[in-house]
Amino acid sequence: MSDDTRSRILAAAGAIFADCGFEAATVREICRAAKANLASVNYHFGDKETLYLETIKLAHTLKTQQTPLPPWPPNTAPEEKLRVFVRTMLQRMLGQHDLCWTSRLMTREMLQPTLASKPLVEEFIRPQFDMLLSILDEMLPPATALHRRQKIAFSIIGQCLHYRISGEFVAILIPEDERRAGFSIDDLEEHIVNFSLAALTELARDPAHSWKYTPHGKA
Amino acid sequence: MSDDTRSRILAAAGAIFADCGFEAATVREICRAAKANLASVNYHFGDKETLYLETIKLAHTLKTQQTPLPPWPPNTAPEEKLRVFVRTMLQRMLGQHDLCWTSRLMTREMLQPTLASKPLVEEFIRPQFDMLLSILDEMLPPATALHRRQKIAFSIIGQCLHYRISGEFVAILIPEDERRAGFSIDDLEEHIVNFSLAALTELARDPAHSWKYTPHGKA
DNA sequence: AAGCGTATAATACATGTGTTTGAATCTCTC
DNA sequence: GAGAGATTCAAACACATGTATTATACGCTT
Repeated sequence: MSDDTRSRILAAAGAIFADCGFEAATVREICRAAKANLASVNYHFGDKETLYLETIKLAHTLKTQQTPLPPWPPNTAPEEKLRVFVRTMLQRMLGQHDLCWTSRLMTREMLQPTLASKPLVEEFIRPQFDMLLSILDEMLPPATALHRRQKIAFSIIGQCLHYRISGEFVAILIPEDERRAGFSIDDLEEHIVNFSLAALTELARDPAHSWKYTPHGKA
Repeated sequence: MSDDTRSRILAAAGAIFADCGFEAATVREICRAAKANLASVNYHFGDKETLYLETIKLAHTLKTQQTPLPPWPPNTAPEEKLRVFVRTMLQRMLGQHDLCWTSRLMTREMLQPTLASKPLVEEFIRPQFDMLLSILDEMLPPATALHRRQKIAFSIIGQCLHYRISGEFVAILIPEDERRAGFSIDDLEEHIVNFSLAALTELARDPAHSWKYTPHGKA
């Protein structure tokens, strides 16, 4: 039963921290939501801050075990891998409403990094990022500079992330009926993969960029 | 001089609200930063919340007048318009360190919408969004469905926004020397425009998508 | 059944918060 | 220059929060 209230507190804290942020969330609210006594957070975790860190660790764990890096069959086409990657990312961020506090929590960490950010990136984000890079490797000319591959990776990640971060703004910009019609997770997956593969195809076809783009309007 | 402290408070509040969020920011800290008395916030604004709303309005105003929708010469190529659009967006979000609290504030509103979000979107975001849509209109097959154009617009916006939102994570992922070498605003502008134009070119060249992508892995 | 360690509960305390107050100071008009 | 209104200031208030303390109930060994 000790473990019971402990994990109840963790779950409640996850959702509330994700909603309100560390400072705005109150121990009292968390305990009320967890149906636990006010003192239990102090008993089980010492103080509010280590409860927060513990919550982030949990988000970590849940995320990785809930959607592990999928092991592809040996000869999977990189296009297919990219599709699965995008799908997984969107699913993690927009699907699973009961567990989506994990991504909201990570989003908060992005915006306002705490001490937990660095290990979070190293243990959870970087493997994903490297995997995306390796997928791109298979589709790009072998001599493509590292920083180019990184920026392409960020372009793909940014497209996915946008619907988590700016979801509320999207909801205001696009009327609901239209949103239901063309902005389901499947729709977004199709679009992002289409868009990104189109870009990669064209970049591979014409690495010199026929429209001769140059930075400062002197084109 | 009344107006002086009033605007000093507004400026300080903007930066601090952007850094800490509404709840975590304290009136005392704001007044200390503004070199104003603690009571002045209440005298000039009534309470903390209307100070916050006033701050958002100011962010609004500053942003629109600082980088107004640029009026293109009549026959500007859409590619060039897109370039300027992306550049403006990046510049607003990453450049101008003294005024970048405005975009951080808006980012916060995205993540945790308040009552101010809706007017913010309608008055400030939607015009930009519509302008981007009209630029895309010039480059896409005329029959392109609205929701496709919207998603393409979000793909471009998402790429730009990513460096504001996840900037800290990018900073951890990419070692500093590499970051300096390939992730300046100019570099990002070039990449995002390249990537997006490549996608648009390929989508226009082959609207049926030669790699025959279909959503559920049955390709 | 007694005693012990553990988990929970209710309460108390110190601190920091937004807000208010009333006097002091400044600014401008007459 | 005097007075009235506007503005600033230091201090205080009421309240909510994180944390600590104490007491009680439970499960387990002996």
